[in-house]
Amino acid sequence: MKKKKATIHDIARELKIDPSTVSRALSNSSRVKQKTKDLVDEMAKKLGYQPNIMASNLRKNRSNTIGVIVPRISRHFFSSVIEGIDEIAYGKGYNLVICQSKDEIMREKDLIKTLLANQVDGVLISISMETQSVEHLIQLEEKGIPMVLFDRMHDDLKSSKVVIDDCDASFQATKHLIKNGAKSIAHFAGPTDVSIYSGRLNGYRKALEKYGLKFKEELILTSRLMDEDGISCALELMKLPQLPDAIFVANDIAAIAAMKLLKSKGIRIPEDVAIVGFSNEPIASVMEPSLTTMDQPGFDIGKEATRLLIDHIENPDHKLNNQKVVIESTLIVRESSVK
Amino acid sequence: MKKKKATIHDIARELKIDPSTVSRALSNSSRVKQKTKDLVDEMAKKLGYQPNIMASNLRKNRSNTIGVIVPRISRHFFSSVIEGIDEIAYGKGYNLVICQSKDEIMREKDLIKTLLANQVDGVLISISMETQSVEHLIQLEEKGIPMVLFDRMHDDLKSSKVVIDDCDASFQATKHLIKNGAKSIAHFAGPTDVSIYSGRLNGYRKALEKYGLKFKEELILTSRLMDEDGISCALELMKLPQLPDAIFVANDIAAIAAMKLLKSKGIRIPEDVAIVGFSNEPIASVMEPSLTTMDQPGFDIGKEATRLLIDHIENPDHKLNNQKVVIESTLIVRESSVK
DNA sequence: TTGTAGGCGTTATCAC
DNA sequence: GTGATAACGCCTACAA
Repeated sequence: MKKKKATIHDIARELKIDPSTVSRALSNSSRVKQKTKDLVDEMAKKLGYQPNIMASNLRKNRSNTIGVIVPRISRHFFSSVIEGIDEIAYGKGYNLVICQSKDEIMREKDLIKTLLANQVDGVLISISMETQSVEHLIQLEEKGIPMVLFDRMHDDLKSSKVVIDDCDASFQATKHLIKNGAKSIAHFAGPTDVSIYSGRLNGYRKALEKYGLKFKEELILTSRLMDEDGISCALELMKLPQLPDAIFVANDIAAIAAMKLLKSKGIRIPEDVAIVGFSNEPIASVMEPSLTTMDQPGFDIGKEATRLLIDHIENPDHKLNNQKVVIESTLIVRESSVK
Repeated sequence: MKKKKATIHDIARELKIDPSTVSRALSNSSRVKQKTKDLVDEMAKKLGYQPNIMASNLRKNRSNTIGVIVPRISRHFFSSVIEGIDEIAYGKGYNLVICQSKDEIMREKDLIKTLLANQVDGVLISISMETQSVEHLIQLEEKGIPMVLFDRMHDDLKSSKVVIDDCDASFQATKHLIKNGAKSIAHFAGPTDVSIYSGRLNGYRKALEKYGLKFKEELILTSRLMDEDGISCALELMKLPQLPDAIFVANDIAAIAAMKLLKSKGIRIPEDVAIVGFSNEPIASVMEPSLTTMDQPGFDIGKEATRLLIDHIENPDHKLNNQKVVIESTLIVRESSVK
């Protein structure tokens, strides 16, 4: 049943011409007679010919493949990014090899090795949380393999990056709360050694300043922003002599957990406390009340990162490295913040 | 900066031995002296040697790559499936080329062609909704390329399949409602020409029968199970002289829409009407009350499909085709169904 | 416009 | 144990 695949040699033999002519005909070279092309095409169809891309790539020393490494494919943000990547890559004829690091540095290193061995033309990566040293990535850069980072960054890497402006986004979010009458805004912050979270804290501060609200240390609660953190931060808040009238939470997970807790304590949202989250997870729209949040446009980030990467791949001479593209994120206003 | 990669020839030259010996040493052949191996390994490291898998694959006529086609990467179910696929594939040393058909038949055909050209060792696919004729897939089968279908099926294909038992799952769901005191259970069904939905309807009927409830035509509302369908079906239900005391909905999307509508009409869930959905979308746990639903274990489906596929790839002689693996799905009991 | 020849990096099969 | 050689399928100077 498994008949072996036809090659250009088979076509050539049938047509009594040379394989090189077939090769040229198939790649539509201008230096081959139309009639020959027609004959070749016909025979190719007849024999069910499929080009062997591996052979072609070996010869041309490229793979037409982009390697993608994300912490987890099934996280909504990352799967949207992948859709964006696919959108551009498919159009430009690139294949995608997609891998997940599971946020483990060992696995990330291993994946880089595999991608290297597979001669990928470029790499798109959101580095793992465990990644402190980035030698394995510097190695990539040194081999001249273009790389674009998105979402998670590392300062030691010179590659291009695609990010959102966390500071500005948080400024917008906080401003929105103020414009809706908030006088005392708490902030649930993430680990401040992670750049995105320090950015978010900054934006919050700037908004307070600009609109004349006092920054109060006791209203800043720092955690890893998991479910349970949202709950404990909310409990913490309730111990204050005076409950703030708004909270800006640095991600949706913690925001939703906090919301649930506050509701269970009889606190009304948004009447007593207005809440804004960050990321626009799908669940944000389902909550009751629905959660106002900053959109983190994974699809656009993926598209932009891929455009950049393909640019680097196809113009290796351009000194395009070290670019930083900032994707705009917009506030999705829902019920949780509007009194 | 872009120094060209080292090859086994470079190692051989440095060591003044033959490339073939290097090749054998690197693949740890038993017929090469340990000392030589050590020398080779050392030199490989020194030169920063990375094997060129494309060349190796060309020679060995395989790609160590599995092609994956899903309608949309960002749909939660599919991204969980992909995680399952990755779990197994990574362990067995296979690469993944992941593509999305966007539920378009044209794109699906094109992707199959690309995968074929890339010499993938096998294909995992959930066929697009538009796919009526499956000639492009039959072509794959004829070329002897193993394929495993999951989720969405087509009767003309002989390949192995991985599915859940929709009938049994629905039986369990309905039984659960009955055991919790439901006497009159409505069913929001999907298009009954789609196999999964007719299966779900069947399971519902069987449970009614087994536990002595009457099947009533007017309690079956058929739709495409989108948001708006959930709403209109719920409204339909409210026109009945007597509201049923439970609903089994064939997916979570419609279940949640219906729940929201009923709540807005002052109907209490689960006290007045108990609800069970199907699929265990992430939002199901966030709803208030949280939604009881059948888990559709994408991760396990992906793992099993991949195991099967790799089995087929590595044992082409086994006549393993035509297998049908049924993955067990379990009921996730939450608040919406327990009075 | 077409054919010839050589090579991309690896490995299988000889022979020594 | 190791070396020589050919081949995987394709592409591309160069020659004709």
